[in-house]
Amino acid sequence: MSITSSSALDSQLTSTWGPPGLYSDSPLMMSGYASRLWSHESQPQFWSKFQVWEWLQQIMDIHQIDAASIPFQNFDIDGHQLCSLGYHDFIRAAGSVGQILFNSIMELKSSGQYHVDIGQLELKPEPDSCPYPDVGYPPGEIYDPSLCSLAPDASPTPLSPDIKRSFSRNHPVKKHNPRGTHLWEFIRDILLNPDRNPGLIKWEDRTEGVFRFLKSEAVAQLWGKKKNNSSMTYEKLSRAMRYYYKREILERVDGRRLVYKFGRNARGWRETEK
DNA sequence: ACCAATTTTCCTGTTT
DNA sequence: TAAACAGGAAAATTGG
Repeated sequence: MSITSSSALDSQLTSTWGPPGLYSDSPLMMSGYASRLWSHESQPQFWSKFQVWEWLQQIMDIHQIDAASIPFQNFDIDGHQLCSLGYHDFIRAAGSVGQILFNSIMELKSSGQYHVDIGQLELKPEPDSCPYPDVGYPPGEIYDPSLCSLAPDASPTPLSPDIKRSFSRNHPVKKHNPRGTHLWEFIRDILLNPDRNPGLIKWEDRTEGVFRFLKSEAVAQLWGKKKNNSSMTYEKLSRAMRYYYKREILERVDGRRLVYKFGRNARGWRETEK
């Protein structure tokens, strides 16, 4: 089957995300880079301070953020302490970058496997093209107020020792993490980067987790690009979305076309993650 | 090489 | 009528 490469969609994607195939070689980058750094790692709650520091470096690297833009001394903590931090703690400690760090650590905690935001690794933007909605921020443009509506002042402040909270040790362990970034996470990350999301998906009800596809085929193309599958369509993407209902990653929203809602098993989309 | 999770692909039928 | 929605069935991918 051939993809629907209508000139409109094509030019939209091209002008917005850069030429097709731009990232086709990126997965290799990840297998070398990430696996070399992290192959022996297990779970973040058992990291040493040094490992936390390594993780920070890694994330900053991936997102091409100047390491000087966040106070590393705020993260002079071990993995257990790191895992006990909430969303606000990350925002306090690292400003808008805290969002990225929070997402990363949530990913690691829930997966039980060691894959640092593989999707974001894969989608390293070209310097002269617009970045993907779910990738790093260009240097000098790190602060994005819309990402931190709960932290109007995103300037990092030192963490007090009392930020440590009790952290349940009974995490659900997931055995499989086939592709690192799943479809629902991809969708979520687009929603979490409104400035890098040129009207592809929009929140309908932010607190309830209801959202709507505005450009369904464009999102499908983007998803396909990420998976190196140029024949992805909304038809097929939506089938995968429907499988999420049973797993309660998504809830049904009937009667409203292109509208979905995050379910109880979807993590990391809330403004305030408990 | 096998296993399992997660899509991807295809399809038929229904709804908006 | 076109675009979405619904799911069943089966193939394909991929990390373990």
